[in-house]
Amino acid sequence: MRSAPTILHLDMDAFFAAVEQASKPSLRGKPVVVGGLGPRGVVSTASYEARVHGVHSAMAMAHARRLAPHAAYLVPRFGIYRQISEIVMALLREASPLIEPLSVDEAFVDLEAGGHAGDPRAVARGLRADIRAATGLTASVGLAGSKLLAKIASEKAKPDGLVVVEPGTERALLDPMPVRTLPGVGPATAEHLRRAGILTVAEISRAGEGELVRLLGKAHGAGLHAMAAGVDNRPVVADRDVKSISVEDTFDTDLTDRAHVRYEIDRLAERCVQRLRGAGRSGRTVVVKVRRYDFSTLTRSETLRAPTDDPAVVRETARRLAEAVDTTGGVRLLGVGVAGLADFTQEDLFAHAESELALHGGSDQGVPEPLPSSPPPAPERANRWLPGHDVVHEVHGAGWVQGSGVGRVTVRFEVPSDSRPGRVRTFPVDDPALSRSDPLPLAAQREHGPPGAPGTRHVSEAAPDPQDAPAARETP
DNA sequence: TCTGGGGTCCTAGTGCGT
DNA sequence: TCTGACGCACTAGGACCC
Repeated sequence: MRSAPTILHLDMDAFFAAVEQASKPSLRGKPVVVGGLGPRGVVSTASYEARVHGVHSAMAMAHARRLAPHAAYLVPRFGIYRQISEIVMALLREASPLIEPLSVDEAFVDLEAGGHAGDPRAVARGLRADIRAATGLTASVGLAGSKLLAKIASEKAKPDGLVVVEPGTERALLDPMPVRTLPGVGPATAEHLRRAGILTVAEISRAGEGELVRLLGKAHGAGLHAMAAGVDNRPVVADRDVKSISVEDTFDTDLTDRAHVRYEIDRLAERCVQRLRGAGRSGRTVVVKVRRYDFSTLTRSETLRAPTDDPAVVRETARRLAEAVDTTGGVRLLGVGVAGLADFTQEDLFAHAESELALHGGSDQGVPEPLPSSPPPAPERANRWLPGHDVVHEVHGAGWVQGSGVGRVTVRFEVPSDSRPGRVRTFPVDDPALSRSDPLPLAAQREHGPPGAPGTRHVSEAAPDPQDAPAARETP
């Protein structure tokens, strides 16, 4: 176990909600909830103002609305989140070449790999300051000798803080924590452990590896026992390879008609192949996922003789797999995925065409078959004006959709650089002067430009250096 | 309260070739 | 020829993460 605190974990604070507040001056300091707005939507991120009311990630939107009826409810704008994420990741790469992004708002950095002679604390402070300057957003950072402890530390640092786990203090930090603190312990494992009388990390250590393996199986049990002792040798790994690509949809109301199920499977297969091709990949295993009315989830998969990125092959395979599932009672979710990914090459195409000919007796591969001749009318779920979306009006300029309904859409005209909330106006939904637009850059983005561009600030190691207490929280 | 979407990893069962 | 052991590939489900 490496003990010097050279592994850094960075987590943007309430990322989606924070971006929305930075983009929309009228929402600053107000409760904001980002997530799916349909009847079956869940919360992706809640701002800290919304969390005060008990709203949190993964909660049903309907529940969130009851807890915080006055919050702003917005759909996610992944485009701008990715833009901001690229700025943050570029700043991390300046600190060290070895970074492992975990998601759009989170990453590990191995500072030792960067050959940094400077104090890791100074690097961490510099990074937080630079991220704030470049994006206007806050990040929390944990510094420790392992990924496990760095992640726990950044969680303790939230919001907008820095926590360093000093060598020798690991057990004191871990021991009293609930088992759920450890990665890999979710509701099911926690319940397993609870039934065995194990509630804290210290109790995992005390139970011994043999007991953990008996309770949870070999890999999970042994891994958890090591983590509870603070042993975590997982390296920071850059450029993890994607292993599967999938798309799925939850329907506002359950599908009960088999023709409709088939129609949706076709659409999902098309979308999946688009993403597969976009990534320049092909895959051998087609997977269909069906969540039934009672939330029971089934998967069916079929491995082809060669990788494919042919929409007709994926569609036909997915159809066949879906047909074999009992959907009596209704379907709330359908998914189509491709696994066993290979790099897309011309050779793959030929190999796959030949093998498919051999397999199916020579259908016209590569020529997409038409969708079912009598597709059931798909319910119109694509609302043109979703709350949070960026719009522009020919007369009033740039703004965002605050709400819509009964033939009207309400728009707030404000831009990220405004210091005060903008004015609100309502239009007919088909007003030709109103159209969707791209997100505007955040105010800080404008000042500092894209990563690497002139004006981008560099990681500063000359930050003030108050003494950090072991595992002490440091806030600005 | 009633549960999204996109992933990864692990385990167990099964079929098959040697 | 039959049988069991073994390894491997595949399939399905579950748990977990953000």
